[in-house]
Order: sequence, then structure tokens, then C-alpha cells
Amino acid sequence: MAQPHELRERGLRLTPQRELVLKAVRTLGHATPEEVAEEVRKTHPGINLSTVYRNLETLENVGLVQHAHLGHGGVRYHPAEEEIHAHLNCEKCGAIIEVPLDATASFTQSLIDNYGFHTDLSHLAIAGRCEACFIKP
Amino acid sequence: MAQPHELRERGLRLTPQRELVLKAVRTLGHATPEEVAEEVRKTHPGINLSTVYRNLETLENVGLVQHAHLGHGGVRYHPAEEEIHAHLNCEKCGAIIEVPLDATASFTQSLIDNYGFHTDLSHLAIAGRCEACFIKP
DNA sequence: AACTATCTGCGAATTACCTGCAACTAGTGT
DNA sequence: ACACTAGTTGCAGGTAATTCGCAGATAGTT
Repeated sequence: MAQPHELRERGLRLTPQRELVLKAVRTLGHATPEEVAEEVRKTHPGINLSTVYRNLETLENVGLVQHAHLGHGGVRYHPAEEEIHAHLNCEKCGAIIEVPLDATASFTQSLIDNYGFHTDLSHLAIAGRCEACFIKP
Repeated sequence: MAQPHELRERGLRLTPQRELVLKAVRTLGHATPEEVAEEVRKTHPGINLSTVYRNLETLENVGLVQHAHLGHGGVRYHPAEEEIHAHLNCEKCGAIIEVPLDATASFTQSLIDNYGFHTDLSHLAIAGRCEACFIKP
């Protein structure tokens, strides 16, 4: 009997590709599937992009990673265990500012109170302009 | 000299396609380009999807419509003159709840104060669950 | 070692959106 | 009314991101 492993614990097979995809997400922080693939290819050049997509989906299903929609460029994945935060995405320079969720708590609470809407701000970026880009458009 | 028209006033030619695209956005409220095309085709069956895309872009450039990223499905367009609001998008049932921006003002102000980040919440939807879907997953 | 469900690689399909270009036409000047 | 020209349109094709089908490979079990 194998020792418990975070992947096997969740009913997943332990393949090199899968482990590397998870590791890449943890290394990169907020990465697109394409970036994850590139990171994985450093040690496993043959990995197919479909495999990356499928593993990201699988890993999300078991709660190890999450995706968010940050700005206009596609989806980005991040590790689920990291401190949950909202993303502020500067439309001009592309910077992503992370905001701890307690800064958003009163806002999300008011949405519940007034609209019965339960939100997860970590799921997508809030678009806008960072200080620098706001001052000098 | 023609009488002023909202399109011509902005330096645009007055084509049937253009007028119909604008009218469709106003009729539909929050529509994808595809939905706009379908609406336009009710009275102008021949319109090409590219024309819809180009007109949406053009109309946005002159400030008559705006786009927002609502949830996972692509971009949606809405008339610019309507009251600006944020969108709450239920991930489960797809409902879109409109929230007047003054409900979000204190939150956006705190982002400016704490992060120097100037945001436009009308530009994209906040993901979450509406009351009904929250209670019964 | 054999077995089998899961997983991977690959190629093709799909979706959403964009581009180049020739033909068309709205608005202007005559 | 007629011609002119730049803004527009339709069409065909292109790209980028993501998904799918399937045959072969392989992790974990017996």
C-alpha cells in the first residue's frame, strides 16, 4: 500500500504529467494553461497541451487548483491552498494586484444582505487602472 | 444638410446594418455579438457576423455601447447610456443581477485608498451564486 | 506478471473573433 | 440628377484558445 499522496488521496492516478502540472501551477502562481505547459516542458518536453488542459480541469475538480478570469486574456490557474485573494487587473499595464479577501468582506457581505448574492471575488479580476497608469494614461 | 442623427453626429455613416446593431443592443440589454447578429437578422437576414463585430467595436469607440465580461461565455454588449451598474453573475443558473454603482462605491473607494487602484466594476461581472442557487446547490 | 480503468498523445473539430480585399454605397460636391 | 470617394459591407480565410475522439500507454490492483 502506497503512502498517502495528495493526488492519490483524491482518487487520482499519480502520473508524472499530473504532478508536474500541479507543481507548475504552484510555481507560477497565476498562469495560463499555455504558461503551465511551458513550465512543465522544462522537465517533461513531450507533454501535450490537451493533457495540461485536462489535468488543470481534473485538479480543479478535486480542489487542488482554481481558475480565475483575469482581464481580457484567457483563464488563469492558481493553487487552491494559497491565501484566497481578489485580483485587481490593470487594463493598461497588465499588472495584477492581489488583495486579501478581508478587504472585500464588507462589500461581499452587503451583496448578500441587499441582493442575496453570494460571491467569490477570488474567481475573477476586477478591471481598472493601477495608480501609475491612472496618473499617466 | 441632414438633420442631426446620433450616428452621424459622431462621424459615422448611417447604414442600415449599423442602425440595426445599435437597436439590437438596446433591445437586448446584455447580448453577445452572436445574439446581436441574430436579433438583427430578424429584419436584415443577410448581415454578416464580421459586420456585427466591427459595428460593435465602432459603436463602442464613439461611446454608444460598452462591453463587459460576464461570466465564462464571451463578451457582452450593452447600451452606454443606460444607468451604469455592476453585474452579479450566478455561475449556476446564469442569472445576471444588476447593481447600481453607488452600492459598490465604498468598495471601489477603498481600493483607491488602499491600493491606488481605480476600478470600473461595470466592466465585468462578479461571479457567485444567487440566493436560489445558493440555498439549493 | 497479468489485468483494466485511467490517462496520455495526437490530430481534428469547435468556438470566438479578426483580417484582407474586392464590391458597394452614404454622403458630398457639381 | 450624376459622379466621386472614403467609409462600409460581405465573403473567404485565418488565428488562438480550448475541446473531443480514439488508439495506445501505464498506474495501481490482484
